Amino acid sequence: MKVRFAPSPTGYLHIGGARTALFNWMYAKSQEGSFLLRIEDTDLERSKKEFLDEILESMKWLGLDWDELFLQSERFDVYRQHATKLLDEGKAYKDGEAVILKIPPQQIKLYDLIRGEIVFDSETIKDQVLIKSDGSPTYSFACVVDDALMEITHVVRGEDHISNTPKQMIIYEALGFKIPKFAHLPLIMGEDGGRLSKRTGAVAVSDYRKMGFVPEGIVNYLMLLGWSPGPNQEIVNLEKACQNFSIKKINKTAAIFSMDKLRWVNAQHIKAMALDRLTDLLIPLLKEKKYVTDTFDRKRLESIVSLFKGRLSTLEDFLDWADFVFVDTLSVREEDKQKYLTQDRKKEFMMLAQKLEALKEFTPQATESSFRDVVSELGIASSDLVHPVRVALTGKSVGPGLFETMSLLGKEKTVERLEKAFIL
RNA sequence: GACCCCAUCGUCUAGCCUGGUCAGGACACAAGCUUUUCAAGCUUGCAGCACGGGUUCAAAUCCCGUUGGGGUCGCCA
Repeated sequence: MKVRFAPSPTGYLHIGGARTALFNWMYAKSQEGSFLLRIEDTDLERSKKEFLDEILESMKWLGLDWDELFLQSERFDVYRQHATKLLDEGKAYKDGEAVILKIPPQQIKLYDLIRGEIVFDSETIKDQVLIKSDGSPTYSFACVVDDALMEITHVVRGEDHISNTPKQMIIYEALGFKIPKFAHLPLIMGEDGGRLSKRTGAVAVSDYRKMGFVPEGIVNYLMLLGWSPGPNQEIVNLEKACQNFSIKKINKTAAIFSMDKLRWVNAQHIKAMALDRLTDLLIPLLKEKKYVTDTFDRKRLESIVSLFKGRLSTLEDFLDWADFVFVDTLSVREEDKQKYLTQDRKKEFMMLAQKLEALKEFTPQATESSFRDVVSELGIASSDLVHPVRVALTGKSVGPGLFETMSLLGKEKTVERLEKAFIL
């Protein structure tokens, strides 16, 4: 059993394309078959190296490795040979330099693995161009020749190809090739119910990567569109999904892409991720932001990551929430400044700073106990001090527990930020 | 327009093939708990078989139609 994913490098790897690739890949794994990647770059004008690189890169990033890789641009002679054969047999004719296949009137029956029998009448199908005037093959022709020669047993592709299928089946027959099994996947639509487009959200896998989604999150979310790992099961890894995979279980209805749910699925995977791996994923982003240099304290970084791990939907969130640990000057939102730092708390802050300064161990327990002392000595409610202190330390009115935050920041920075809070 | 595909909560889905379980779960939303805040987590709630005909003792499930949505009609892929 052998399947393939055949993207065209005229654009980045589309999120819908990624789902098609994923289903093919899972199918191959579940059947112990092979998965090949075929680059359909027959359109010399629009195919770009940069897109090819991005597609390969995104596939690898998602964890969808392939057993074989082909480029159609390197196989033009193969297509021409087969076109010549059809010409010799009188099944095709020439129009200028172009080779065109005659479509005899007939009824074509397609048995789709997902949809069952679909019947077409070839009266509505025009004669098909096989080789264009410039000598390059058309999509359908190259696709059929390759699928046959590469011994693809199952063609699993998007529903938008249904009406191509009868045309291609005629080509298979003309060439005397065995027709593979077909399965047409439901499409993924944008939040507005229309085509997934840049207008309704990101479309390229690399865009989602930039937004801070992790591969296991994207893959898990994508497989939920048109398929289910099992009753009451949603968060699964690829391996588990492959065990349960069956083409029969793919449904026929187009699915609407939900950013909300993607974020939730992504968050589940971040939560479940080993601290070590999460840290590894975060490091490049931190370096890019200049939050860390090449020589950073890994142990310390891991403890920062661990404090935020349970609250992240994306990697990007970490950069937003934890920035105060990495920068020297805090940017406090005007709104928070107004709300928490307008009333002069200098006396309270200095008192707290002094108490903290005296601490031998700067653990969350120790800072909390100092804090409680200050609050009870002053006879104020702890929340009267908690919020202003958090803003002073982190520049934000929300965040993880205050005492964990202090401990993470360290004595020096904590005291310094408290002392400086009302100087301006 | 022609041809083709599709139809379960707002969204993703289980159930459909092999009619008979209060139509189950998840996201989102709402409320509560927890709490130094916000998240997270936990609990509860809201909400659906598009419509109309059949077939049947019995239909989300099988059949037909209507409506609605989507796809394709390139010497693009």
